Parts: sequence; structure tokens; C-alpha cells
Amino acid sequence: MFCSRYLEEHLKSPYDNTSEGEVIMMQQIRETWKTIVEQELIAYATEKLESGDAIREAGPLIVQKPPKSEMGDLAFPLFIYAKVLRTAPQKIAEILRDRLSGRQDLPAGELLAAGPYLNVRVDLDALAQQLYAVVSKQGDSYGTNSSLSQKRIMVEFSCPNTNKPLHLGHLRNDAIGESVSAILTANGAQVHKVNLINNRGVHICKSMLAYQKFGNGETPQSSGMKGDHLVGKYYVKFSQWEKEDPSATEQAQEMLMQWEQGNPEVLALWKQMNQWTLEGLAQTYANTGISFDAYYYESETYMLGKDTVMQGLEKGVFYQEEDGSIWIDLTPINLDKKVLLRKDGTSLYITQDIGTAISRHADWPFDSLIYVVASEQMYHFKVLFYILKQLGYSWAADLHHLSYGMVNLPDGKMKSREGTVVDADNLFDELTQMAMNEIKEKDREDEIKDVGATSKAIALGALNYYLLQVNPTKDMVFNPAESISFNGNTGPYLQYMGARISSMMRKFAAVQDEYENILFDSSLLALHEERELVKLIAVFGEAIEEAGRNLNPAIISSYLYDLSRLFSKYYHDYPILRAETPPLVKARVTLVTMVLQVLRNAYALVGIPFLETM
RNA sequence: GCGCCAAUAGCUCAGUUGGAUAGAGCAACAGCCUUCUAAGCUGUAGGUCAGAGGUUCGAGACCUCUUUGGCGUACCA
Repeated sequence: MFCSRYLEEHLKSPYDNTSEGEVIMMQQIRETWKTIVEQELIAYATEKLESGDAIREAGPLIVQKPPKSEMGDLAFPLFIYAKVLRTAPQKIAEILRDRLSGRQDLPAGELLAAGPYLNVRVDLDALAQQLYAVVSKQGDSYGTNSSLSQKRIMVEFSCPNTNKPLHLGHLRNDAIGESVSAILTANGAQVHKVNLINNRGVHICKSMLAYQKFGNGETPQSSGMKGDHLVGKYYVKFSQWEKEDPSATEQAQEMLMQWEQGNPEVLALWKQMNQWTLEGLAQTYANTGISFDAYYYESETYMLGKDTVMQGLEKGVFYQEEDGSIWIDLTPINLDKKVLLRKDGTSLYITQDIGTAISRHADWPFDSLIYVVASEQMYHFKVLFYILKQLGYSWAADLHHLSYGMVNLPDGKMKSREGTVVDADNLFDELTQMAMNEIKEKDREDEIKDVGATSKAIALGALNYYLLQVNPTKDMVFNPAESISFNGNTGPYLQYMGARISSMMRKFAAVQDEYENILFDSSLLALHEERELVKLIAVFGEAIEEAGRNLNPAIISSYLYDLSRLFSKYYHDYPILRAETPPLVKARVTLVTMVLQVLRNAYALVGIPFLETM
């Protein structure tokens, strides 16, 4: 995928410029051991072959994680050195283990020859102690890094049409856009979130025309409908009418021309209906936690697009057909040709996108602009980027399409004509209602201060997690029955962990004084689950870095799930507040506090609201 | 036709970028609430990683072909 490769180029290794206080500890431990093993390997080869070159030629030493924690924390596969050393990898592992075991200058840890691997069980006491210092100092910023700190990244997402309400596909777009923005910010980038309102074009005229014919002056107030739903009703009406009257499409095309020519009546209707839709959309955004730093409107950028196309024609980048339409030849990139301006002079989707890109770079010069747009539009962006490049904009190379897959239903694609589109507002309301029922069923109403707000937060967590569990590039199936389940690998499961820890912390606060003078002793955290928790906490920053590099929020989702599941088991099996001794209580509470902090930080990256109680 | 993308348990998805016995959730079955929130925990069962070749010490991952599905190839957006 070219956009991840792009970011990789622009992403210095986060470990090159690790500043003080910004510590990625597990990485350091890994690097330290890697250097040690590598040196020993070369030393051994030098003794045996009189040179260590063969080792370097065979390939770099790789560090991995053993499949099971009993096997240690780090693994060095030695297969690739077998040939040059003329020794079985099992034997190399043993030799290295024995040689290294004799050294006194190594960090604490245990060496294991595990078949063809040399494994290391690292000393986690020191790590846990250091983690505690770092997590409590950094708090909400724990896990962030500065790998993109010099970068200004604009992220475009959502981009609704003003002729209908948002549906499930938009929700995926919004969730990805918002999450990717948060992840890039956590990697230190300066992020500018922009929306583009598709408020002009023949499809907009369709709902206007139908309203004009059948609307009878209906308004959101008079009908009690949310503005976007009202406008959407007439868009649907148009397609019905279109079937009966073949001239409908022509009439819509005619209206578009009127609109571009500034017909006052058409403009007034357009403004009115746009406003209704935008008010409705604003509500949906507010519910789903979506926000933007800037809005762009097609109606304001299409003229620039038209002008640019005309200039391109003069410069000879484009050409004109006899009927007056303007085209670009795409044979240099193995495509056919593309129309940029209709024969009647009205602009197209791509025309305005040219204008929008140019005005954006002028408004907020970026190092990178990421378009979060469905994969169906890969061709569109390929062409758009090529056009801008041909027009001579140097920043055209910094444009990237984060193409995400479609959201399908179990029985196939969503089709508006067949009424199988999942409406965003309805879905959200349904989820909220489900959450509320759940709260009542569990008899939690007395504990929860604001049941309404909590229900919404649970609905939002469920929705965002459902949408962000899947790698954005892949198509996904939205199963309504499954999406409203709050058990298992779901947003509420994750929220529940945060709520239970919070509850525990409230109880601990009452007795905190008794533990004031007990120091955190990480050596007491010797359980398997405790070691694993420490390691996971330590590796959070790497998950953020990886999610940023791949523009993939699912990496955070799956990190969150791993952490939650591990914690859940730990919490189920071992007492925390009622641990055997006060120092052990202190140690476990400290660990759990770190888990909570990481949960909160991770929630924020994938749009899961944190709940103190649920 | 051409181009792009995908195929992993009955279903929905992971799979550390080529390493050890392919993992979760849902659904099914069997257990666990006088104990820090049972939106939880444990166990059982479930796999020819679409198929065939190839590269490699080593392939679910890389290459080729085949099959199946999706998307695109609009003077729609």
C-alpha cells in the first residue's frame, strides 16, 4: 500500500531522536540484548573462521517474541548463520548461551537455548520500576512519541453529500479519520482535520427538484424530522419519480446549470436545504464524537477548479474536444482519458477536487495530505494526483489516498434503492437504547449518575470499536445482531475493564493513607500475568508507532483487547486490594494504576469513551 | 475485456511484515456469583490457511498459474 510506504519514508525511526523522558523501554532492552548477541556471534565467528564478515553477510540478527512466555521474552533465531558457521542452529544457540553465561558485564536476565533459538528472559523488576516512574510522570501522554514532530499532516475525512443523512459507510469513514488523526498526533505530528461538504452537483439538485415538486413547503419543524433525514426523504422520492418520468434526470441537469449561473430561486432553495442537512449532520457528528479543524465546501472550491482546468488547457496539459468538453490524456499512466469539464461547462467531482486541493495547500501548507476515502475511488485519486502533478504542483507527491474497504451486510451490499442502508442515527439510537436496557437489567441505575450519557458512551464505544477492529483496507461485514452484542470482543468489554479498575481505585482511595509509606516494590510482581502486563504496558508506545506507520487503528484496537483480556484474567484470579500483605497490595495497585492509564490513553486513540462507572 | 483488491474455524476477524504446536470473539456444549462490578472467568469441540506449482534451512505470509468473490474502468459522486 503506497501510503504506508510513504509515511515510512517520512518517518524517522522513533528511536533515533528519543528525547529524555520519552522512553520506550522494551525497545531499549531489545536493542541492548541484540547488540550483545550480535557481538558474541561475531566474536565466535572470528575465532572459528578468522573473520566475522560471514555473519554480517548472512544477514542481520533478528529479534522476535517467543510464542510462549515460558520460553522467555526475547528470541533470536539462528537459522541463517548455520551455513556460514557450518554448525546446526541448535548448536549455535548452545554455544552462544554458554559463552554469554560466562560474561559478567551483561544486564540481568537469563539465557536459554531453545532449539534453534537463543532466548532471553529479561529482568522485569527494573523495567517495572522504571515504567512506574515514566507512566506516572507522563500520564495521558504516556505512549506518545515525536517521530512525526516536524510533520504537518492534513487529514480529510467524512465528506458527506448534502442530499441525505449519514449511513454506516460514513461512520466507518469518520471513525477511521478521527482515529488516524489521533494516532498521528500521538506520533507527534501536527494534524489538521478537514471535511469537504459535497454540496453541489447533480445529485444535490435531485433532492431539490423533488422537494420543489412534492415538498409542499415541508420543513424540519413542520415535519418533526431531523433536517438531513427530511432532505434524504426527497432524494429517495426523486429516484421513484425518475422511474416514472424519464425527463427527471434532464431536469436535474438543467437545474445544476441554473445553479451554476446563479438563478436566485434555485440558490435560495439550495441554501435552505443545505442548511437543513448541515444542521442534521452536526448533530450526528456531536453524537459520534467527530470534529474538524476546517470545513471546505465544494460550492466554494469548484470555481477555482474550473479556472485551474482552463489554465491547464492554455498550458497544453489538457485538451478540448469539438463539443467543448475538456479532457486529460492518461495514456502516460496506462489509463485512458478523463473528462474534466462537461461540454455545457459545468464542473464535475474531479474538477472541484482539483480546486479544493489547491486552496487547501494555500490555506495550510502541509507535508502530507491524507484522503480517507472508500476504495471504490482509487481510480479517482490516481487520476487526481496525476493531474495535480502535471499542473506542476510540487506538493502533488505528498497526497495520499487512505483507501478503506466497503461495509457490507451479511446478505450483501448496502443498497439505498432496496432500503438496506443502515442509517447512522438510527443505529446509534438503537445501540444507545440497548445499552440503557442493559444497565437497567443489571440494576446499575443507582450506581451510575447519568444513565443517558453513559448509555451513549457505551453505544459509541461499541460502534467505534466494531468499526476499528478491522484493518481499514479490508472490506468488512456489519452484522446488526453481532454489533449490538456487548459481550466478548466488543467496545463495552474494554470499557468495562476501565470501569472496574476505576471502581477499585475509589475503594483504594479510602484506605490510601495506610499505604502512604510503603514503597512500590516491583520484585513482588512475580506472577506470570504480572510479568505479561508489565511487558504489554512497556510496549504501548510501539503499538502507537506501528499504528501510525501503517495508518491502521486496528493495531491499537487489538492491543487494547490483549491488554484487557490479560487484565481481566489477572483480576479474576488474584486479589488486588485484598492481597496477602500490604506491600503486595501496594505493588498490585501500582500495576493496576498503570494498566488504567494505558487503557485510557488507548481508548482515546480509537474513540472509546472512558467510563468511571458502567 | 483490461486494471486494482481480497480468500484463514459454521460466522466475524487477528496473525508481530519469512520463524517455534495458526490465535481470538460469536454461535454450540460443560462449569464458576455469601469474595475488589458475571458487560466477567474457565474448559470442550471446531483448520488440507480456496487449489496447484515454485523460491527457502523454514511459507498462512513471497512469486506464477487456476478458481471464486468484490470494486473500478461515467460528461455520477
